Amino acid sequence: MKRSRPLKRKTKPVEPKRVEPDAVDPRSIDDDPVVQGILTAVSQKRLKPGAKLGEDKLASAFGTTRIHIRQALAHLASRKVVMQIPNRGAFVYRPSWEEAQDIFAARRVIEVAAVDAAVDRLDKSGKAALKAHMELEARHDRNDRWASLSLTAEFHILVAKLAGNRVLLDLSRELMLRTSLAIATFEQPGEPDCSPDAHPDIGALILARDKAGAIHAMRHHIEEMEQRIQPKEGADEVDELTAIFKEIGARSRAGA
Amino acid sequence: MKRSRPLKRKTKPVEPKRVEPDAVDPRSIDDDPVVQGILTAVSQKRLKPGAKLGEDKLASAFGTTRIHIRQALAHLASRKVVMQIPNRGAFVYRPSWEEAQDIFAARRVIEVAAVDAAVDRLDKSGKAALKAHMELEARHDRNDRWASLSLTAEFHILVAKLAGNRVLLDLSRELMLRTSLAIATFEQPGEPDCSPDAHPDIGALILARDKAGAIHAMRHHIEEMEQRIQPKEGADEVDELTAIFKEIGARSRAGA
DNA sequence: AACTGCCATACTGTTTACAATATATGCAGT
DNA sequence: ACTGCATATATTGTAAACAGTATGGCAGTT
Repeated sequence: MKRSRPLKRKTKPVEPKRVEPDAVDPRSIDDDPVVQGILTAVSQKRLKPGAKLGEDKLASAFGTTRIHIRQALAHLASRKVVMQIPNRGAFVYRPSWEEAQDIFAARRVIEVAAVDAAVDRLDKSGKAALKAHMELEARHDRNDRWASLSLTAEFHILVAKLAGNRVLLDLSRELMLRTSLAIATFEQPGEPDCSPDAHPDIGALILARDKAGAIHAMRHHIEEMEQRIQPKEGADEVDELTAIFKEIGARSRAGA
Repeated sequence: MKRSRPLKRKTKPVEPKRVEPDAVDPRSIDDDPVVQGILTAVSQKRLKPGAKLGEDKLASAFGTTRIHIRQALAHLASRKVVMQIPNRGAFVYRPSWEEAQDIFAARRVIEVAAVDAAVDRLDKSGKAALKAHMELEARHDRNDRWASLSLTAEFHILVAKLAGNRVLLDLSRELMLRTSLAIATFEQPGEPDCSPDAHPDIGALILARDKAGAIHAMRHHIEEMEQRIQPKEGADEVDELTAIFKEIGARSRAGA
């Protein structure tokens, strides 16, 4: 319903001001120390799903302002790493069981594609990097649980890097984080995210450029992770309650 | 800093407050009208890459406050739909040529997986929805360019929905947006995002549960989009300048 | 006439204070 | 002793004012 505008008013696509937004240091909020801190804390399971992230606490912990914290939390909420509830605050995201399964399925898709591309693009430096990492993982101190978690995560990151696609890499990172949250929510306590034996096999298959084998191994690896989690009925007590109430058919506002 | 409370000694909460963040209306910022408005404006190419998104302008346009606008822009920046440059403001994201290719590759991966799952999960209601949409697309008014863009986008969304994976659906949405930006940045002017003839074929193959054929058709469809864009040398003039300066090795802060 | 440097303006980013909401505590009542 | 209500506290959300930075125009100079 555009009104008649006989003048030369431009009601067509916006191109007022040919600005030049490029060539300026586009330092993203991803590099923010608060964001990175929370991200690594989550991936290392120092922060568990459902944990409250109070603004004042974080501000004093990081020695910064509340606004800064709010920006960081908003960013993490956009990435579904934290959940923001109006007037309640921010909490570490706790995926539902269905979402957890969807996350695993999506990660399978992404990482299989990453292996596919990685095998195709594998070159000298890629092989070197992969070998170096496998060496690290073989020698690492298994008692340092947090370093272990970082290392095993790094393997998947490295594979995504070898795929040579920055967008795919970012998606991998995102889904790994959310996978970590899914596992933390539904795991049997204490187990690592990755079964420790799978990475050498996958790495070897990639190095041998056995694409079908590497893809199969990666898919199996992720499926194995997925099978290690269970619905955990008591996880979200409140959801259970609402489920019960739904069964009964009771509503708080009876008149509505 | 808790004051001395010598009364009850339940001041030993090693577990930092077992809060219950669930069961509260988690209305995301995705539903925000500002976010949705900018999103649809971008997907319909009313907003072109590089367009400035001034905070005051948007605030008065949407009849809201600057704070609200800032939150929306921050969210869109997290999703790489807008680019925020310090002290300069927010602009519609303009991907580089390399990033555009990566986006297409990632979208291929996601949408092929969506087709795969959609064929597996196809049921009565899915078939009905697909047929209904194909009917719509067949009858739609090709003169209404904006409606056309929305409809063709809706086809891909529908396929992702049929896959039955919410995470995959969100990724599809995100990559479609960014694909739209990539096309808008590097297109020959005036062409639609999707070649109009491909959707009926893909839809028919899905309805026939011809998985291999549907996957092939979808992959081909996206590759065809990809081939329609070109590097556009003069796109980022400023980057060329910085490249020159990098060659020379000059830095603005010589003393540093 | 073109270029450089300066100044006015507009916009973004940050700080501050305040208001609204949820949570926790204490008290009264049954 | 437990339940329900009222108050108090803590935390989040919002508004307005302020400061810092980039942009555009103007004058002065070569």
